[in-house]
Amino acid sequence: MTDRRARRHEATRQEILDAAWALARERGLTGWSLREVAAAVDMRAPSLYVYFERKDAIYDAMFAQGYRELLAEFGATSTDGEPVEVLRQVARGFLGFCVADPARFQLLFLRVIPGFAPSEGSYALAEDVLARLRGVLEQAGLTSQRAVDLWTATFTGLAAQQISNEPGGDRWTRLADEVVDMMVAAMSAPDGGRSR
Amino acid sequence: MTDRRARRHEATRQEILDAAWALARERGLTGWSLREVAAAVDMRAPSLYVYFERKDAIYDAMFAQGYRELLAEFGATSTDGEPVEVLRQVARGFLGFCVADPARFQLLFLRVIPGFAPSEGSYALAEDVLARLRGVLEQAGLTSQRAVDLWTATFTGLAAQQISNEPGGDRWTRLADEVVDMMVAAMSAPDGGRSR
DNA sequence: GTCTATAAATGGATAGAC
DNA sequence: GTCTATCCATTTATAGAC
Repeated sequence: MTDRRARRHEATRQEILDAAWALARERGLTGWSLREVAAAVDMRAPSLYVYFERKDAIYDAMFAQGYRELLAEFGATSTDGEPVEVLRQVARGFLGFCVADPARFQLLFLRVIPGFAPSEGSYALAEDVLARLRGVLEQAGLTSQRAVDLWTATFTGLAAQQISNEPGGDRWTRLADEVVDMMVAAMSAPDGGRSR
Repeated sequence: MTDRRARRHEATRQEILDAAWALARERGLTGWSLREVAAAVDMRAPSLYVYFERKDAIYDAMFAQGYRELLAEFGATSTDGEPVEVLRQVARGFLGFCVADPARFQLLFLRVIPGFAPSEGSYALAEDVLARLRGVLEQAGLTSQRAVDLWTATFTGLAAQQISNEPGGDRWTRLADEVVDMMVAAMSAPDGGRSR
């Protein structure tokens, strides 16, 4: 009984989140109101407070969901085969994930919402993703902190340019393989690329 | 007379812009209202409409000013000396420009304000900067479109990571020289790096 | 859990006197 | 050019009935 109710509660929560995502995709990450979300799920705004304490709590749940999706995207990528080829797969997968949903990209990787910061629990998911990335990079000999930092900067940068300047295109995302090779060549030396 | 008045008008316009910048830096690019800007210059909100037709017109003027400042930053960078050293200077200068004002960075390089797009005239300034960058890169043998695209993506990416994850630090910006060398090594071949 | 009603604040923008 | 007054819409959030 209570269990059944809890499941129903969770389902409604997810419906609300889905509606918020849809609006964020249509009008921009910050371009929607609680009234609109409520209307989209056939409710009035005050009812949302049964499921989320504040508007920021919706952003926080979206943040967490986004990183769970990214972790899933990671899981769907084969980690067998030549390490460099795995890296190429990871890079392509990541860029596809980013351009598929610009609003999600902004929420996860840019600090765009005035006053919003993810909760500790949600932020932990972001760190899980980073840990996972670190593992893959290590397999290909990219072990230094610098290599990891450069990786995240480069691929979020490619995604940002693609989204900002040519949404729907591939002028930046198609550089993925090339960039992977370049980074491996430069940073996988025994000294992590320091010698150059 | 009319000339004097026009100069005064322009000066007030700039005061308003300065106030808007200050608020954007304090509370985020979108975290301020016309009332607040007006108060900062000792006016009431309606008076602002003498100087700007809409709030978006203020954003547009800020966008244009930002790119003019970036062009000036370019001008302050020596273009003498070894081409690769020039590139390093340009890269460091660009990253310094970005992290010095995160709100400006968001306005110029990310699409963050729902509904706002720069006017034709303002956008032309952005293209001036890009043309200037293209020139510098060419001097160092980076002539392909791919090299230019990778450059912009990489350095806006480094800036974004620095600003989002470690504001005030240099964990990402200090990678500048290393990244320049890597890009030159990879993309300055006669075929623009295609051979790898 | 959902609603109506409403608080309480804030927003961009306009009218019209001075 | 600047103001007061105000419109009108919108926002997040709460109180309390059902």
